[in-house]
Amino acid sequence: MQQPLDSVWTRQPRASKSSPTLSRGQIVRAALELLDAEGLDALSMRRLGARLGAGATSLYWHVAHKDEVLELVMDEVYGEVPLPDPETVGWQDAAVRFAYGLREALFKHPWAIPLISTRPSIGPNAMRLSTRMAAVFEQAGFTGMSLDYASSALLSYVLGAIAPEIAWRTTIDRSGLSSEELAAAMHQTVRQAARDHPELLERYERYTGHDVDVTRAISFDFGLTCLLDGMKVRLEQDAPATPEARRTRRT
Amino acid sequence: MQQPLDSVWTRQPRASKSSPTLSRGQIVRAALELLDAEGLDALSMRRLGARLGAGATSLYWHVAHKDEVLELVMDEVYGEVPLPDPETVGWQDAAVRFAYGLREALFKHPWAIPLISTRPSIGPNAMRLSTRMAAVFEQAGFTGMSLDYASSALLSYVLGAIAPEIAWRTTIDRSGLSSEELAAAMHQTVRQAARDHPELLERYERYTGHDVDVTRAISFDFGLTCLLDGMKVRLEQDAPATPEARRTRRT
DNA sequence: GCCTCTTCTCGTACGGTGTTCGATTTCACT
DNA sequence: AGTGAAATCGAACACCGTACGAGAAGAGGC
Repeated sequence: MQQPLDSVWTRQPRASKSSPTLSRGQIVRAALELLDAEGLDALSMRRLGARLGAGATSLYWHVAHKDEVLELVMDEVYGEVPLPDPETVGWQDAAVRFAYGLREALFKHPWAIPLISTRPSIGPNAMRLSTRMAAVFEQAGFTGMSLDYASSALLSYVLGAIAPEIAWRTTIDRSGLSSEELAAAMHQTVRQAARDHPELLERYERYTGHDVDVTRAISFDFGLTCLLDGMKVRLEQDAPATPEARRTRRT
Repeated sequence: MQQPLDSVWTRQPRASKSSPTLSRGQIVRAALELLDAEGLDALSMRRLGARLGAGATSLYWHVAHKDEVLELVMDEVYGEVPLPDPETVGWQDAAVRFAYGLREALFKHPWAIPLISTRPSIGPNAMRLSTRMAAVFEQAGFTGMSLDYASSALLSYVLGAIAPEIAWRTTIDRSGLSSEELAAAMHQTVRQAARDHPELLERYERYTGHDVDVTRAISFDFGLTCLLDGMKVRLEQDAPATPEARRTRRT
């Protein structure tokens, strides 16, 4: 038999006889603040310790590596996503709300995106989110493996859609320019970079004048609708004959 | 007017009177090898220089920051994605091939995923890829902004779907265990982590026995089909009446 | 051949990083 | 008050990205 991998989630959070000055909760809260305020690169153990009025190495009593801090903080982000109840709003509405909720949470914590592709999300909040999504798609009429397929398809789309948005947003922040200033500067940069692709430039110019954030939201919604519509197609294919069968399949 | 942002792509690649020992091309090639062999953390300017038989700081003549190296290497990955021609295979087939091509390229270079969400992809290969995808969806019958929406929806799904796969794969590699060993170990870990979510555990157990890679591929295909089916729905909604109108719209 | 100017390489150094380890403090409980 | 565990901390190690200025290498004119 194999011993379980040790992970933040399988190990107990260090006794907590009392909470003298440090604790897991305080650490993740401080880390979250630091990350939100100054981004991923700003999070160092020394700075994190300083923010808690503690030495850098004191953290290592409560946490094994820096990675564990990140894992804990990541799960905190998942915890911020509101979980709609498919029973009351219907599965499609629930899926849409869920997608937008995740999008919003990740916008609030842009540093989280690169972390997702680095370590698997198996914290309690991620799991809660996962089971709730399965419930949504069960309500829709999916069964067996398709439950997972549908869940992860939705999750995949949302994550993938947000990644480039975050990329732009962080380069904006790093450049120190305002959104409009950068739009102007970018106009020239893209013009130059795309000199071999005139039709791409043409498409790009179509964007100018529109509010970037609005355009992105529309784009997000477009893909989301497509994905859900495709799922509906799938459901109808699998159970085309009796529409009330789907309603009673639940349980 | 705004001056263009300076970026690797707008700046010329340093004279190249002759190529004494270093050049951009050699640097990106060496970086790619290093990244593929040992991962993102292994790429340091010192090690990269050493691999080229050069000092670490010599690189800074050809490249402004480490970030530029990463940007160049990222575009190299985009360059590996085969670009299907929608004229010959049809838009759906082209989209599917494209998706699988990107998936494969990213599997070969797992370190690339976290980079995507950090810096926008505006290298020449990324642009070539982007215009080709627009062509695919133009062939499908999309017009105007929907061209971009559809393109980025597909791209988003692929990226988002791959991210968690990479996450698992890299933790497997880091752990040093084989895929089966880790499956066994993970079984226990998940069992413990999911103790509050028995139905999730039940779903997880359904996986055991199946080949993980196959399951992932099926899952990937599921979402991809849903997305494309949803796009078809969209196309039919926008031009429901005359099916030959769609065929002639192209040009 | 020699000089000069540009192109390119490199050693050194600075301030920062994650983490180890042993000494030290703090604290609850007898 | 004393003791043992829990928690904190300082110093140190190896490594990182990069600024800077000294130097090597090569081309072109004389």
